[in-house]
Amino acid sequence: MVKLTTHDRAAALAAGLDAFWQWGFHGTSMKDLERATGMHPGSIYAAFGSKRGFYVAALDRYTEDVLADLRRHASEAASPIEGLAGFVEAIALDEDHSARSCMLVKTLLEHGEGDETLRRSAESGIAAIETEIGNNLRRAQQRGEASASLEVEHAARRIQLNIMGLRSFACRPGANESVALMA
Amino acid sequence: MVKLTTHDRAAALAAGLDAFWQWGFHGTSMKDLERATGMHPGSIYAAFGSKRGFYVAALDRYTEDVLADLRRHASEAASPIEGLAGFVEAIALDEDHSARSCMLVKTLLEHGEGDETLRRSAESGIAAIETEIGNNLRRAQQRGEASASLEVEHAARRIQLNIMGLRSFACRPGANESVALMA
DNA sequence: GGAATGCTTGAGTGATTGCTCAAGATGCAA
DNA sequence: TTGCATCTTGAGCAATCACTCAAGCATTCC
Repeated sequence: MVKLTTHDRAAALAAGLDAFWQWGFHGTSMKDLERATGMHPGSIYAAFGSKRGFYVAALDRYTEDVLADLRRHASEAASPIEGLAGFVEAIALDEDHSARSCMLVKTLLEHGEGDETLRRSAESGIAAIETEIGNNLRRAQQRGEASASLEVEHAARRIQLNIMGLRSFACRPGANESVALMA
Repeated sequence: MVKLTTHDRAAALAAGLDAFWQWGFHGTSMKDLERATGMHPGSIYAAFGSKRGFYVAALDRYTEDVLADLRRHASEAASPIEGLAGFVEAIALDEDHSARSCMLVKTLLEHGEGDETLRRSAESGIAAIETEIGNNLRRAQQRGEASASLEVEHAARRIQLNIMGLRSFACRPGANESVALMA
C-alpha cells in the first residue's frame, strides 16, 4: 500500500478536484494536475493509480463534502425543512462556487455515454445525496411540516435544477421559491 | 468561400453533432469525427475551419432545431400554454434523445470556464430559446391563460431542469407537473 | 557510520492529438 | 482530347497525451 508522507493526500485531492471542476476530465491534462497539486507524475500515479483514479477519488471527496454540508445544515436548523432551505441557499449564495455547476452533474454530462466507471461514480454520489435529502423530508413529514405525498426524487431534482439555473445565469435569488415548492 | 458539393454539409453537421453530443468536445477526436462524417480531415477543415468551428456550427444547428421544434409546437397547439406543454412532453418522451441532456447545457458545463467562444455560443443559444419561450408566455398572458407576474427566466429554467432530470434518472413522467407550474 | 527501505523525481516512452498541404482525382469548357 | 479550375485525399507534421521506471534522495533502523 502506498503511504503519502511528503505530499498531503487531502490537499492533493482538493487541488485536483478544483482543476477537474474547471476543465473537466478530458480538458485537464496530467501537466495541469502536476501544476495544480505540485506533485510529479510518478507521485500522482503512486497515490491514485491513474488519471481516472484521481478523478474518482476527487469526485468521492466532493460528494462527501456535499453530504457533510447537508447534514450540518440539517442539524443546525430549527426544522428539517429549514435545514434543506439553508443548504440550498448556502449553495446559491456561495460566491466561490455558485458560478460552478454541481460536479456530479458535470461528470454525468461529460461521461453520460462511454465511461462506465465515472458515470457510476457520479450516479452513486447523486443517489447518496438524494437519500440524505429524503431522510430530511421524511423527518419533516413526521413533524407534519410536509405533505405525505412528497417524493424523494422530486426534491433531489429541484436541488440539481437550482444549481444548474444559478450556473447558467448570474446568481439571482430564485432559490427560495424552489425551496418553498419542496414543502 | 468554401462550397461543399460532394459532401452534404447538413448531413456532416448532424453526424458531427451526434458525436459531440455523445463524447463532448474534448472527448471527440478528429479521428472520431472523420469516422462519424465519412469525411477526410482536409475536407472537414475546408468546410468548418477547425474542430472548434465544427463544434460551434453543430451547436448552432442544434439550437435552430430546438427553436424550430418549439415554434412548431406553438403553432400547432390550441393555446400557447398547450404548445409549451407539448414541447416539453415531446422532449420527455423522445426515446432517442431523452437519455441525453440539452446540448447547450452540456456545452456550458464543459466549457463554463476557459473557452470563451464555446461558452458564448451556448449562452446565446440558451438566450434565444428563452426569448422564444417568453414570447409564448406573453401570448398566454394576453389571452389571460397565465398570470401577469410570470417571468421569462423561470420558465426557461424549468425546461432545462426537466431535461436534466430526465437525463439523470430513467425517464419517468414528471414533466407534466413542471409545465403546470409554469402556468 | 553503514545498510536498507521506500518515497520522490523527471526525462523519456509510444500513442494520439489537431491540423496541413502537395499531389491526385474530377468536372467542365473549348 | 486538352487545359484549367476546383475539390478530395491521406500521409505526415509538431505538439501533446497518459504514463513508466531507473536513479536519486531522505529517513530509519542497527
